[in-house]
Amino acid sequence: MSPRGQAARAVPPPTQAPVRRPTVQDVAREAGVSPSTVSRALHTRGYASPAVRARVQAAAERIGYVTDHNARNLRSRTSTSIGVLISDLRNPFYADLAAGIEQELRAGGYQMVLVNDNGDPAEELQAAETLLAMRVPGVIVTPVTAKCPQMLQDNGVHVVCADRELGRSKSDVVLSDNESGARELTEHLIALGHARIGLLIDETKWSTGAGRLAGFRAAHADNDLAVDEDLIAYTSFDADAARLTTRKLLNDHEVTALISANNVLAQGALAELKDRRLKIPRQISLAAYDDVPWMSLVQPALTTVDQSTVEMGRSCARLLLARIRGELTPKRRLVKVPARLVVRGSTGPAPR
Amino acid sequence: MSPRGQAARAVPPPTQAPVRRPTVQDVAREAGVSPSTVSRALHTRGYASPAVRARVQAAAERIGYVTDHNARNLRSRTSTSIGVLISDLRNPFYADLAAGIEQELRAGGYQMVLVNDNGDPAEELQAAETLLAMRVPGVIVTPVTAKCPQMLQDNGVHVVCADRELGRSKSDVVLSDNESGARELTEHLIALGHARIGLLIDETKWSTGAGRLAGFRAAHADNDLAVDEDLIAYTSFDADAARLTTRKLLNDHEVTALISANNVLAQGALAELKDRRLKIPRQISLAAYDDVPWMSLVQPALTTVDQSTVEMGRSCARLLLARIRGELTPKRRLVKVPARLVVRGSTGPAPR
DNA sequence: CGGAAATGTGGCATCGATACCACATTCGGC
DNA sequence: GCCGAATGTGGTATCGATGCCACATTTCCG
Repeated sequence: MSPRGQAARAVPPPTQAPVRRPTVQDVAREAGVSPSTVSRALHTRGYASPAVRARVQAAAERIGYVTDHNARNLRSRTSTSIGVLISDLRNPFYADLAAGIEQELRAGGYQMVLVNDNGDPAEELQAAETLLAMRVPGVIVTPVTAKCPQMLQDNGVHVVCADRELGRSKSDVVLSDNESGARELTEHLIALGHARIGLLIDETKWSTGAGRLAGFRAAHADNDLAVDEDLIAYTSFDADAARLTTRKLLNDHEVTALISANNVLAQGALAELKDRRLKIPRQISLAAYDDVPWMSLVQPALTTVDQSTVEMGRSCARLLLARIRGELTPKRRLVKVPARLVVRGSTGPAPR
Repeated sequence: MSPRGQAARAVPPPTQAPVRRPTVQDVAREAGVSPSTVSRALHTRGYASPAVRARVQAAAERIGYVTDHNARNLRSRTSTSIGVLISDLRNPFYADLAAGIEQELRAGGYQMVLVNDNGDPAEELQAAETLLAMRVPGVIVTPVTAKCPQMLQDNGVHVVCADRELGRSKSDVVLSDNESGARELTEHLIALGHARIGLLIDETKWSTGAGRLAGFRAAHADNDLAVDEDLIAYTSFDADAARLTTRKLLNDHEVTALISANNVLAQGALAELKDRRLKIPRQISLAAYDDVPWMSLVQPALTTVDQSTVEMGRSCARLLLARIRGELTPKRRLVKVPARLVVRGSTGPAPR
């Protein structure tokens, strides 16, 4: 407010009034007890008589006391902030995941520090370092590199990997049941008479793509159909690329149905089919893994596998909190969230 | 759970190895200087010779030192965490907003603590209290209640309101240029010969809805068209409700075009039009404020007003950081982010 | 009814980094 | 060659809450 100190300080004046916030001391004085007692009365369970507790709480309320998390964290060497590292918040998959995580964390009294790493290993690692600096007790990450979860764990931070697994990490992990989901989806098409099914996929090194591919193969095997390897079209994680890849696939091969391995690729595939004025599902069926809202808004609505993304997020958070609270045995946990086939208008009988 | 007593600690053993992290002291020893010097060499500008600075940084690197933000924050009475309070991460509008905010914050060396308040005043207020406890220097909020920004400011926290303004708050605010955007959109329809345009809108008390409604009216006025008040259909912020409201509107009145005030309402409107098998835009034109991805995927693609949501997020963050750094005059800032009309296939000439 | 156990509260040191001041050195100018 | 300024570094107190121990008081039981 007024220039503090007697000599005119050259520092740009604080825009905001400093606002002295009440401390434990102030509450103690107000309630007529010691600071220790205040601390116990407000937070620690037990160790304070109901009378005192009530008095302290009233006093705290009265003077508007709010615990300083920084001080608390420093002293108790923990924090109630949880790091969440995802690739792209603008992708509804990640947004849903984050929403689920946040909901559960908040319910447990934790805060979510959200970082977008844009799928870039360098940004991911730097974010991890920041989280280390914040002394977060745990991190939920959709990993880009195995190095990141590794580094966090080496520093005593609990890690839950979401959606995918890189190599065999030592961290807990929550996955969609990719194999079953993809198999179910593929079988749905096979049952409709499709024998030449294209698969548009971006990666198969992570558990996610690998699982979906495995499910695709398994469905074929179960039905005594050979997989034509040429119909598995590898592309990059990008709608435009997916569109071009789809174009090439359709130019070079006959397919009666097309599966895209995720919501982004589906955009590209759909764009190409529309561009070709192909009647869906009369001339070609289209289906996608990972149900997102637009898929039920387009005409015809897309048949998809709903991987319960929000629930997946909740699972991640529940698992992490249980770990932090020490409620789990040291053994690594793997949670598979069931995937559900949602049949809509975009899939139909194979053209004769 | 178990009777807490001193005998036989019932507390589950810590799952994680404690992991002693190096402190400033350790770095000091390693580099052969004092802790004070380490602190200055690593963070404060000036006050350390290049030689020492290099030596200290090398030492820090070598032993894997990471500053403890809690300690730093406590001592320096600040924090590099910024609170972000939004209504619904699953709505692409908020997700984009958050993505823009996060990007800019991270670039400035800040972290984003994201809280979903679900549009609930109680949750919002509680979240604000948590942020107070974290001693965040600033908060970006899409306010539900004026009380929340108020309370934060009273406690010396800088606040930027995003997307809307409640009453005349004292906080900085970043808005879409709702009036211009809505006017442009409406004029586009009028130019196509539409004279009976329906407006589907959820609220007009906040600046957002009020602005869009004002733009709608202004466009009519500019073209010497009277607004038929019956064509302004008030609904609630919910796709299903919007659908029912649309149904009622179409049952009761003739309209040749329909504008929905945001992306959620657009879903309901579109669903109803499809249900009625109305040819868009031949029989009725449809347009929406707030362009989100699905709007260009549906057939026909929707004419919209793109409010540059990501950029809006970035603006919020830039404004807040400038405020925190004391670079701004005390005067309250209002930033209007331009809105851009995007004409697609869903709007066409008015039927005969 | 006495002593041991249980119970509740206060005192004090501490978490780790940094603000601030004191001081040692170097440097420049006359 | 001397003195005052400039520069860089070390020492120490401190931010605010809490863990731990000591101790006063009450309760319990033989």
